[in-house]
Amino acid sequence: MATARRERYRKQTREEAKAVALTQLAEAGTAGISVNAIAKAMGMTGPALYRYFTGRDELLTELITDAYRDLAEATAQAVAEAAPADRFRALAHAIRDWAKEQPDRYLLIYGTPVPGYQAPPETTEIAARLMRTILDACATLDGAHAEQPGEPGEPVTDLEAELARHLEGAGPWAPGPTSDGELKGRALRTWTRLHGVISLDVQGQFTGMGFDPSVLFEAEVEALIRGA
Amino acid sequence: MATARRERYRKQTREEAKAVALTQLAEAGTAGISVNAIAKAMGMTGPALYRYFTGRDELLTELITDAYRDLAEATAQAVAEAAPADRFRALAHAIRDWAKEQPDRYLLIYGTPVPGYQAPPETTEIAARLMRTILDACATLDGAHAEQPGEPGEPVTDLEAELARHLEGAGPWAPGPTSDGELKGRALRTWTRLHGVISLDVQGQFTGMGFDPSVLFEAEVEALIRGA
DNA sequence: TGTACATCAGTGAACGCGCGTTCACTGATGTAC
DNA sequence: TGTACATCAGTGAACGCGCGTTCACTGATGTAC
Repeated sequence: MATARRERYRKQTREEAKAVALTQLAEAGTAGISVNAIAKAMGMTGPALYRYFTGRDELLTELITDAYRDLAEATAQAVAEAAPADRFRALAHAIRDWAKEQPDRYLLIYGTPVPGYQAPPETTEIAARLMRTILDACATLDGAHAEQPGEPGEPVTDLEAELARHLEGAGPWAPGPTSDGELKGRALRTWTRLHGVISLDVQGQFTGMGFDPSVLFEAEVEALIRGA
Repeated sequence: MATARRERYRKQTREEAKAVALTQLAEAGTAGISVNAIAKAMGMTGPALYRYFTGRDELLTELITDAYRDLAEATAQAVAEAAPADRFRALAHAIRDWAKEQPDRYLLIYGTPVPGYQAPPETTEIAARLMRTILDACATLDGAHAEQPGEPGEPVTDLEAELARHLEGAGPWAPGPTSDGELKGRALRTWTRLHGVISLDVQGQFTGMGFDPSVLFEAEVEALIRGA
């Protein structure tokens, strides 16, 4: 079947189009991603791209799902490669490193939603993969803070306990029995805290404040570990 | 001077234009803000708006600075009205309430930056006002956690101490001598943690996860108070 | 190996659309004597 | 109070531009006998 050559070429062209789209995303944001401009950058005319994508929306969807997958895989791999005691730290740094290396892709999935664009249901599923990795990493923290008062792994604040209770049985995003509310609370806090520092950093909100965001990030990671 | 009537009418028209722009922002994002469309919605033709704004960029700038000012004022007022012991909680809830009431304005200032748009220097100055309010609120937390081990108000983690040291004398964003690195660290953590929960919430990233974001928010606020 | 046909990639013209912005102009509103 | 002039708000036509998308068409690449 010589048609395999055609297949391969198709994939290759699609990838090239997406790569060009990413540079446009970096230069002019989501609104700057233009079918015609991509085609021109690839040395073809606009309509030609309709052989590879049904339209602009499909291209956007692909960029988004790709980003989710990439981030999830990079993070999962970093965690898997780390020594058990370093898993949580590896998770945090993998997410931040990925975001700092490709800020536009991070903002594409965790930034202001594209107006009028409705994410397909598969997106949620892929997004859940990162959440599972976070949950797993949080699970490695059990009892790591024995020097702290109270039972290890137990909530310290009333409201932390309430959050844990609130999360019992919540969501399909936790693997297995999904009953451990305390673990899910830790995972959520991890997610939101890391995102807080990373997103403000990546958006340039720290510029001119005269400090190194990574120092703040490290402190937050340590606080998460301590407060586990 | 009957020209005062004209002046008043001018201000009024400007405000109306900005109000329409905000509805467009809500419906179609930053890219959806269109001079011609605003004019049409006001019952006039496009070019008429150039009597009130030099162009689209000035309108955008005005929207952004307005949002910064609004948020800063609402927050400062809420803090001022609260009993001393409730100041920090008042701060946190004021920010979140404002963001939940007008998500698009929150994302306009703390979301993905508008591509190609360069914020004027005055913006940074207005943004610093909220930071000062946060700093003040954090200062009210001193010694509030005496039941915790260690000296009150002292860093618990090595990296927290390092952050405090790193922030000594950093930035013009702290009032007065700006020497209290520990306080600045607390303020930064407050900012990033609140933003983490608020932004993901406002962007709809929690939808379908089956829990109430406000419970998570309360837990984070309490954790900040405890870890002060 | 050679021919007849089907499949696919890419072109170029055209569609309607909305954008920001300029310009010369008309009327209304204010000011000065 | 009335008239002559200046200021300002808003119109309508026009500018060039780029967008996503469709359509009929040309050539090249593959397939079947």
